[in-house]
Amino acid sequence: MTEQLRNKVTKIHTRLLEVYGEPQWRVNTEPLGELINTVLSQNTNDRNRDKAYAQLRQRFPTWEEVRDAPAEDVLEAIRPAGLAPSKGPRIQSILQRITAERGTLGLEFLSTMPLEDARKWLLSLNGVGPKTAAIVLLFSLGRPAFPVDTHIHRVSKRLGLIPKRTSREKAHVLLEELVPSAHYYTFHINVIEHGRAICAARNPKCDRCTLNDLCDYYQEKQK
DNA sequence: GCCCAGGTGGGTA
DNA sequence: TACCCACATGGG
Repeated sequence: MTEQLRNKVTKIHTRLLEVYGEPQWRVNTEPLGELINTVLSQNTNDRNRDKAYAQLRQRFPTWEEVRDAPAEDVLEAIRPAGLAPSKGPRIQSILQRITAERGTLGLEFLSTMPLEDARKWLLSLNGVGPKTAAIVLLFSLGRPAFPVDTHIHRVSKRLGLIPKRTSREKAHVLLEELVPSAHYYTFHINVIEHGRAICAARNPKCDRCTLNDLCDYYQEKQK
């Protein structure tokens, strides 16, 4: 069964590459910046996240300044991202925690830890769940973690890669076993790209979903 | 006005 | 474990 699913993943991966191509590796930042950026991105859109992150960096050029700033000032800077009253204190508490534990503000130490230890450490931070931890590990540290966001979760279920009832947390575990780690990044980016197409396809008027042979939703619609 | 966007944590059964 | 909900902003 698992072997069948792996074959299916390979087929989907290949098809996604045909349709969406090889994504460019996101130019990024040191892991701490990636972490803060990802916290800001939670349950918001890219534009609002970018605006909040830019305002935060402009107002407080160093992480030390963010850490030591009055809570209200941080909150004001990141307001465009939404959920600021939650995200502001979480960001500051993350910075304080790193300072207390490491003496210096950076996450480079995670790159030499065993993967699961690094993941556990990230998950122990308030405001960091499985998705945020995986983003930092994969995008910024180049480690084999597979981030499951709302699109990946929905599309994976729809394509039958994971059972319909699978929680997002469980989906991380299942998909990390199913997808070859060398393809994590490309698969992640392209499934999201496809997920956006499917989102649009939920609108009956939309004809942008081009993966007819892979999309259960689309197939059901054809019947 | 209404809906949604690349989640997380807390509460309940 | 598995769901449910609050949390806030900006753009279509």
